[in-house]
Amino acid sequence: MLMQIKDLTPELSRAEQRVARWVVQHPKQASRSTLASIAAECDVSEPTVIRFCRHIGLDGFREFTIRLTEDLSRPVSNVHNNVSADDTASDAVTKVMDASIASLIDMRAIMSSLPVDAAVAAMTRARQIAFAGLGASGHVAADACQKFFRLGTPCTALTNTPDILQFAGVSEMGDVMIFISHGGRWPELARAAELARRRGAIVIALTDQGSRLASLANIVFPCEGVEDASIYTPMSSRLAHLALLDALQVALALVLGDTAVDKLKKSRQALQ
Amino acid sequence: MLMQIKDLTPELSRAEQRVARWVVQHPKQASRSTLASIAAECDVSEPTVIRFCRHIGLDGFREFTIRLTEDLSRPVSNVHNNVSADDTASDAVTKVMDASIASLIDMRAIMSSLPVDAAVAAMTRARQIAFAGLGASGHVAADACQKFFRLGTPCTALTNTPDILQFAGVSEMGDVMIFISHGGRWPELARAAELARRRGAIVIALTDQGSRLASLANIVFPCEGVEDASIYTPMSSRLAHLALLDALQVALALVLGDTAVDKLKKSRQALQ
DNA sequence: AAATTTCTGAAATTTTACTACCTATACGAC
DNA sequence: GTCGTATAGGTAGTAAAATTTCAGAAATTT
Repeated sequence: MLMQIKDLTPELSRAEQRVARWVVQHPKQASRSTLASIAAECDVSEPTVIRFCRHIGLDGFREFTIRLTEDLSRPVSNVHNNVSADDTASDAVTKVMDASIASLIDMRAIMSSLPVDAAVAAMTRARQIAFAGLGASGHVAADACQKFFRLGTPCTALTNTPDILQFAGVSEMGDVMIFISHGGRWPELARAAELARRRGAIVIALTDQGSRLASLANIVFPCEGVEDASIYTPMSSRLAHLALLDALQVALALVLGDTAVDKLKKSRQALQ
Repeated sequence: MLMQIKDLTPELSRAEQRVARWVVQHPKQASRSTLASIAAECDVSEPTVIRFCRHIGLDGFREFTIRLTEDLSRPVSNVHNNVSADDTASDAVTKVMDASIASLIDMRAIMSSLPVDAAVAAMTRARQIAFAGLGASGHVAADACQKFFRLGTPCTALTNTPDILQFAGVSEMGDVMIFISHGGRWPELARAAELARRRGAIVIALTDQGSRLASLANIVFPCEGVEDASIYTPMSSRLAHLALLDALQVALALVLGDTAVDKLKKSRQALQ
């Protein structure tokens, strides 16, 4: 961001350049100042500061503050910013990576507020665990299943509607069903979740906080889709889901103790 | 900070607890919201939100915004050792997340040196694209397949040895085979790659640089296993593979132009 | 030198954060 | 029961900050 401001400086008007230079020289102070005080520092009018914010592609001063604050507390990503942006393909590639990284960082930040312990506790006692997901989330479910069954607990992956509904219909007390769905909008999933709960199974949902599915689950891991709702979106949230499930598996392995670790070792040896 | 809020929640009054819970559940949104909108979301008055800020030891709403924004974009302590048995569950969970983030950051750093353009060029002209992977990488392959076929090029996912070998055996000039394997050690994959190349297909490999598979491929995306070959399966490298394939898909979509984007939109609409 | 565009700040407006104050409920003493 | 006290929590008002409008100044072109 600071880099970007520096690059754009020559294209700004004189007064705005003063702002740009001051910001680059006092980034920390800039991030905590008010519009008026920055204007005073740079000896320009307040509208000029706003125009500066707009010219560097932001929405207003408010967003400027937020973005600058974010940038200053993110030591890594400043480093690579000087990739020459002439090549669109590689530009896009980095953007996608950035989005993925950002979504994981977001997830990491809220990790401590997630019901990890509750989920692990439920899974520790589980008679069996089923992972349910459709489409891209189906792959996540399959992946998770393959990871978890090595801990010794019976696991299934359910990746189509009939399977999911049937499983929910015959589920019992002691079963854990984990629903994965970034939107939480498939009515079939909600129905299955309801069914499973009525039969006494524990329902865990990796989905959007406000969705119907979330409201039906015993334990919810909210995974807000990050900002851009473009055509590509499910990508980053799927990564976040995977990472979360990785984390849960490790946590579960720790709680289960030696037995589980032993089983992991055995499953590994079987491959060689 | 979120942790701190969570700890302090019981000591707050009823209305303030509502605010606390909402903030913990929507940290990102909270960091970008105005006082009024948070009050509305939590169904409390504005002063209550301010009182909440004061109670958690901050100066006012302004500082709350800054602190939260900082917290959410702090990439974390880079001291992530491997998970050890005496970790608490939540320790382990954060460590796993850190490892995942680190591996993506690593990948992003070397992104510009990767043969993205070559791979995209090959795929642009492809008659069909096959994604081959075994075990966990099989899920990556399936996921990638589902993503790429929406661009309009015929795609298959091959997730077991016989399929992979057979496909390689009948592959033709103009076909692209993408092998995904974090170790690159399966001899069958190497055999398939050799076969495919002999028949004129283009072989792309996402695998370890020094492996036999890598040496047989036309285009290699080296994904050093950052992680130790511990008992946990290559979790983060799989994430890196996925992210890389995401990036490739976006790059390909850009090169293919409007048609591809149209197709993406159509596939999206078909779901609704 | 006139005309046009492009900056820039003063002032007005809106939005946002914060304060002062008031009310309803809970709880205890009498 | 009723009265007093405490306190959570809201209403309404205020100060301050962000944003918009507009008119004059500077620069550029013609």
